[in-house]
Amino acid sequence: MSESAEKFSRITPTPAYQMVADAIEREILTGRLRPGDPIGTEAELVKQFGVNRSTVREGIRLLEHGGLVQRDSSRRLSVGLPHYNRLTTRVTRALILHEVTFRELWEATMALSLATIEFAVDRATLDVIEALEANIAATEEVQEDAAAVAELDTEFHIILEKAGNNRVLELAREPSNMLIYPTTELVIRGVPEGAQRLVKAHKMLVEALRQRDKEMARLWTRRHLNDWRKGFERAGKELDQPIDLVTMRHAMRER
Amino acid sequence: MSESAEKFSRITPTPAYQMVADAIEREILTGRLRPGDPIGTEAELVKQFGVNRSTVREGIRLLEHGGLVQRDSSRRLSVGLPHYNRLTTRVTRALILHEVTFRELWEATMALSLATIEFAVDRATLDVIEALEANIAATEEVQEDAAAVAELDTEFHIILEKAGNNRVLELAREPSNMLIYPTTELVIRGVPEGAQRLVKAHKMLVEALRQRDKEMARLWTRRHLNDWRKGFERAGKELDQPIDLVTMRHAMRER
DNA sequence: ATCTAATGATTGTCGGACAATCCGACGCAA
DNA sequence: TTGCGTCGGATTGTCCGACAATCATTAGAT
Repeated sequence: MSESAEKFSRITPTPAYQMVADAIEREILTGRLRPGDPIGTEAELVKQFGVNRSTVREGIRLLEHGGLVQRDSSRRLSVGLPHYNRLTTRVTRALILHEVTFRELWEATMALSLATIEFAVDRATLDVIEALEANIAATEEVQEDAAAVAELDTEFHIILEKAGNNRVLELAREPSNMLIYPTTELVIRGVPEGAQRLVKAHKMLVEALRQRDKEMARLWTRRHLNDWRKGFERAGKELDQPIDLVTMRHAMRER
Repeated sequence: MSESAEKFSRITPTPAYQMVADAIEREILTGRLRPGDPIGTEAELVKQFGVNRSTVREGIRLLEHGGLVQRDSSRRLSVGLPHYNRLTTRVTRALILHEVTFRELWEATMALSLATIEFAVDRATLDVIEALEANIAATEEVQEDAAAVAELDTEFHIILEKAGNNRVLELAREPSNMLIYPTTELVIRGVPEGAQRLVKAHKMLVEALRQRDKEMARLWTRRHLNDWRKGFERAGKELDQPIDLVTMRHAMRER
């Protein structure tokens, strides 16, 4: 790496398909093209850019993959608003490929959940609290069905996040959510009274929201997640093992 | 949404290029293909999948865009380990397109930084502390140069994150980092003694790490970020305005 | 053994082609 | 008038074949 006095900047030949993608992307990011706006047909783009259709197509695929452009019913192109799931899925995959451990996941989830619950305590409206209570009621009715409970648990926490009213935090959490929630079912099964403890924790969290009691909220968040951890270990899994695709299979479906 | 008794599952014709991408992706995610492994040449894939090269290429572009496959020096294909930056960039873009406000960004950064610093207090080794001190020394030397200070500030916080030793949290933070750090320069300029306050905060944070004093660490993290906020407002920006590309221009370069 | 030049393989791009599908207009029947 | 089937044009998904530029590799020169 001897980079002392460089006269010329590195030359990086950019393939045409990349330039096509970049050009369209720039229009979108600068706001000259807004979500919903139609992009031309392939033929039009061919004319505008002066490249072959194959090239245009390769370029478009990139943006399409990123969700920056969509194809509506008739496969015509329009600017899209990339929604989180799409991105999150990929981040989640990256975590798996990097062989992140369950311990890291658990720790991070703990930290992020605590942050979330504080926002929620500050901002939860009555609507939110009612939604949460409805969720709890539903959970109680299906207590025997671990899968159903797990699903409702996910919903509970999603509502909580939305209550916090901070999309940056929400997005930051999503990858870890995608990894931890799918294991909930496994964890509930691991502990006999798992579902009950979960419902109890949810109830106490809602109570904390009502009273706007941060300490209480933090306490029960911790307990709730400690339960997860205990269940996880009791299910015979090792906390320091990398998150594996076998456990996560269902989390990986895009769309 | 009347989805009561549906007899037929939705039909979704999957284009060939998509299937190509999916097939390769599956091999990677299940671990049958590991990072670094070569994928065949385009010609080989054409033979294996029995589709045209154009189709193969469109499929490959998708994976390439996601970082799941790379092209090395000679543009030959191999399995890649998607690194965060790539993904982060896209998440960051999504936040901008969703018109997230600086307030949300600031709040989330506060929460995430507090989480980070707690991990760091628990786990910072001497190496880390020395690296941080070196960084501070360097910062002091360039105090006049706001841009240089901003860059070193970013580095400081990255070291801090790594010290926490939790990649999930690290990844969770990255999008907000990409948005907030580029504004640091602007913020430093906004306050006359901005650089000094920044250095002071960094010093106190390191001191807190040495003493493994969480409260102190949290306190100075809060101060540090409150400074950011003050500077931001003093620079004449509105906290409730959406994060815009003009302010963020430099943050958006991929690679 | 090391460097150089020729050879072959591979990618990026191009042009053209065709079937399947979608959209819209048209005409016909109720 | 309203609803329905049909037709033509437009557009996409896929295929074929081709060629220049570039990289890898091998053979040849020093």
